[in-house]
Amino acid sequence: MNLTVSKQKFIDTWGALGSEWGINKSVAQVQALLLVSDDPLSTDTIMEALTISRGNANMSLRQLLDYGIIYKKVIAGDRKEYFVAEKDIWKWALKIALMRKQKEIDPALSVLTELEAETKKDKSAEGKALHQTIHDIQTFTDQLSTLVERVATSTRGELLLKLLKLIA
Amino acid sequence: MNLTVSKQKFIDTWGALGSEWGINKSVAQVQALLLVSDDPLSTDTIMEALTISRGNANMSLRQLLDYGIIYKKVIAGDRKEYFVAEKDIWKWALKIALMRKQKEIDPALSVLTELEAETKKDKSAEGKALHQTIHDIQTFTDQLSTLVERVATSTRGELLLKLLKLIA
DNA sequence: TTGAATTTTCAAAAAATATTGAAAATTAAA
DNA sequence: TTTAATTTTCAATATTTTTTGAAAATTCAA
Repeated sequence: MNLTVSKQKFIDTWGALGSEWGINKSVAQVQALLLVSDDPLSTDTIMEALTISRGNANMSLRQLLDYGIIYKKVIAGDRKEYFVAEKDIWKWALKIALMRKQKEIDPALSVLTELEAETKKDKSAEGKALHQTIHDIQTFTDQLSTLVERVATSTRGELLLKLLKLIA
Repeated sequence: MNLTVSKQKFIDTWGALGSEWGINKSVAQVQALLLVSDDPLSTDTIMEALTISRGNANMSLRQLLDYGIIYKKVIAGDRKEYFVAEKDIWKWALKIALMRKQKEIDPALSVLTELEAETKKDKSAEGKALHQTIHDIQTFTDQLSTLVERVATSTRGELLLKLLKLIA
């Protein structure tokens, strides 16, 4: 299997995995393409390599820049923008985890916390049961959220390494 | 806020959170409804409570049964099927994690492992760089997969508790 | 400034995903 | 058996999400 075929297979696999976990396929594929590219790529090169439109390429790149997992690279004497991927998997995996926690988990957690408080008062059997259920889920979610936060903000997944060793 | 409103808010929050993480909204809502219901519910009750079709209710229930996070409950003298949710959050959270790992991560991991092996031979600079990138991602994914596996198959998230304490 | 190169925006189209609802299949009481 | 209740299936429909592509905006060299 040659490089081109391997790269394509990697890009496809990464795109499919992203899709299943709520990351846009194009976004995942652009990241994958940059990950397996040694040199910085321009929007045009990316469009051509993945056969996606300019709009799609642009939006995917902006999102990855937003996440902080790719960087702009200026090439002297060229007006085009070029992009490179952060190659340290720990760095970008933790950034994505933290970003999704903040954007998706935290808002849900705040509703759960609110519901936990609101259901506390009810002293009927049904009310107590509801409160218990919401309390359990709120606590669990909160613990997971804290775990992600702590791991992501510790230097270079140092904590995650400890965890993996603990488990191994 | 009364019970009905709290329950509805919980169901909506849970449905939205599920959607963002690749779990069908109806499936998440049916689980949420059963979680906040004290008594077993029939398909008809679920359809009415969530205003979803019979087909949707049926498919969502089958999927939750498949995951092993809800159970059938026979009510004496009634031909209808009734359903109750597993209320132990550790149990069902770990089951979902394990199921998604097996269905989504493991197939991707096997492609990554295959690519890792295939790119090992190439001795060009570009080939070496590609191999390194794929190697890193394969290793990382494999470790995460192992982590989920170990935690999920240990008794009642005992390991996860250790982790949380380690972090706290 | 001007204007060509480049990037961004976003309404419209396409694709993917979820939901419906009614017919078919199954179940079990009479 | 028969038949009514219940569950399952799945083609058709609706909804959501993604992608396109061309116009508008921006950038910057001349």
